Amino acid sequence: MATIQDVAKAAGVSAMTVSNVLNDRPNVRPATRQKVLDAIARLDYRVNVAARNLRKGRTGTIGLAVPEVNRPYYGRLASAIIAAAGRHGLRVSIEQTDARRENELAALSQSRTRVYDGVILAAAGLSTSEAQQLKAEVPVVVLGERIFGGPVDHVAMPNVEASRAATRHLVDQGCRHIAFLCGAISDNPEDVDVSSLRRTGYRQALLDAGLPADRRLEYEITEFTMAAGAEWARTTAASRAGVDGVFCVTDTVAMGVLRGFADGGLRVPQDVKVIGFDNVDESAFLVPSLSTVAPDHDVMAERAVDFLVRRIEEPSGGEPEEFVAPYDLVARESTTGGAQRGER
Amino acid sequence: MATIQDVAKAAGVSAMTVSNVLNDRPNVRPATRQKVLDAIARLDYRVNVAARNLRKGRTGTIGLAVPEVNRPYYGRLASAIIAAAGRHGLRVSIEQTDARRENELAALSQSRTRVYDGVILAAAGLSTSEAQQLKAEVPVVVLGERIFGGPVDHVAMPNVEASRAATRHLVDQGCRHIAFLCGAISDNPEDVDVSSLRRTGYRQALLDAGLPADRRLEYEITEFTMAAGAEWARTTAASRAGVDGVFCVTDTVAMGVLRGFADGGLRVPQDVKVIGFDNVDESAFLVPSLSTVAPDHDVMAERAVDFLVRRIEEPSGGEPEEFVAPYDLVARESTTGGAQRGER
DNA sequence: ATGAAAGCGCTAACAT
DNA sequence: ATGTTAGCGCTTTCAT
Repeated sequence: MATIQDVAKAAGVSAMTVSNVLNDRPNVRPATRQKVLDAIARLDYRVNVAARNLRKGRTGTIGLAVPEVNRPYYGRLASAIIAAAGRHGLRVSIEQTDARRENELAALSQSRTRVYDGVILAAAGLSTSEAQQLKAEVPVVVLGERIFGGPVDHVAMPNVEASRAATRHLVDQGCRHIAFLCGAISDNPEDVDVSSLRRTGYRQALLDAGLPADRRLEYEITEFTMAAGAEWARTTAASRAGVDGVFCVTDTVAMGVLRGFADGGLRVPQDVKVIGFDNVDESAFLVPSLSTVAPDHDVMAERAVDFLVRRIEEPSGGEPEEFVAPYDLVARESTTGGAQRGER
Repeated sequence: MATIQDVAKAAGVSAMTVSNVLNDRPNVRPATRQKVLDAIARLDYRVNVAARNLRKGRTGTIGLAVPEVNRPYYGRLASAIIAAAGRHGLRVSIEQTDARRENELAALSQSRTRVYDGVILAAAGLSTSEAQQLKAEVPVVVLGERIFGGPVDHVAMPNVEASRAATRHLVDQGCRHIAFLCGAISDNPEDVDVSSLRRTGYRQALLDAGLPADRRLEYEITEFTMAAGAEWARTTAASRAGVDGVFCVTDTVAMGVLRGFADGGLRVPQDVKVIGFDNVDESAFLVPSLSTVAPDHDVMAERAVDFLVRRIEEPSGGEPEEFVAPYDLVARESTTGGAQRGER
């Protein structure tokens, strides 16, 4: 394969001039540029990215650490991030962490091998205290949870506020015994995560509505999966717990819950109403279609990449920033009943 | 950041010895190895991957070109491929092609810039003739369609056979007016793609069953999306076309169809039975749960990566190979009715 | 506007 | 078992 030297020779110029042409730098006479371009075409030359990286100390690739791409929410996010990164000429390499803290840490330290120019971490296993110690040997952006005062840029969901809105929506639809279904919550109040933040919003909404905060209505399941949601719903339906509304920590869990209630003979929304969080593509097409909180994934992805690019270009550039994404509440059949179409 | 030279100096050995330790090569005395490891730890040294790549002519990264990660089927595949590649110490960078041939070609030519050691292409837009011209400037494995006699290794689905089985299943359940719902099919018989292959299986099954092959029951929709499936189902329900079974080209389309029939007042499976293809995670949890063809994604991913790794290590190693993945037929509520649980 | 020299950090090949 | 030499292909710096 041709090198820059070969091109230089073929064009009768120096390698430097070829480099200047390749990188669109000024100070190249049009005639010279044309000679070079011809030689490049003739030899079918392509830059050797490894050599360029070595020289520049950049790799042109960012890492994206997610629990698993094969989950609607993270798939959606990954898709948006790949697109946003592409607009900056960056490739995205995905590391699956399985939501385990050691894998998340490994993904970050991968970056220290300089495989990545930066890392976007959709943290799910890291505790706040650990996250706060993220020594940025490489630029890092944390995405998805609100980690207050961390040392890195952060793109957050409006977890508390949106959860409050979701729960209030259930109240407005007439629910009085509203369950909250989430993952395991740490006893350490410092460890904020999706579950604890959304629980806070849920509790606030009950308070707002003057409903009793019955801790027995807060259920912790082990995994954020459809299977876990279905299992819970079957159990709940069987026990006739008197629940008339459920706020699920994610749409994926909510999908399982819909299935489990169907198995248990409870009708949604007539017997019990269900709302999720994420507005995954599938939600609009379920039967019944799923009401949910819709954060703006594209905006989140765009911001995360922007933050990261800025840090890559200027590693010591100012204080860590935080961006909280906007959201919509999407009311569908699972909370409103009736005949509306599944699409929003 | 420390270099290999720094480590060598600190350990009182040569850079080569450090390199030998790093790469687990033999001929290093345990005592020496320990000295080196100590120095590495002390200096917090990490290999510079760009330098190693330049030297080795490898990047340690493979490209995965998929239409979009945010589709259950491709997400599932990507997840499995990332895992399989990880076992070979390879990172995976994802290119989204949006199923357009120019983007698929671009992803392949990306590889010619030597960003990737090889590329796995989940082709959806490329025509057979184009695929056959894939000049392998870099190892390429095509995944998902049966491209006969192409110049590259190929991991295929048992499209025809599995579709035949799926359609036969509908026949066995008593369907007599079975529709086939697929994407646009080229008039060129050489352009085999998922739609045309699965249609072939569908037609064979009708033939097997002695049912008339009514071309008006073969519907082409523009996109493999839930929205397109829903749209079709609403129209069909409204027109009372007398369809009592539908074989959908993918689960995603089938999910839309379930929604559309619900909108149109048709009950599944009582009025019409529906079967899909892919066995996406969601399928088991829909209401009704979706019968489908379940190809073994993990095996497909593993094979694709194995093929690619072999080519990377031995670019001229023998004739192109083809592997056809095994599959299962998973009968759920959408074709069988009744009270079984959603999980398989 | 163009070129020459030097070196990024690593490892293959060849000593010792 | 360990060290020396050379060079992968590019770009930064400094000349011209």
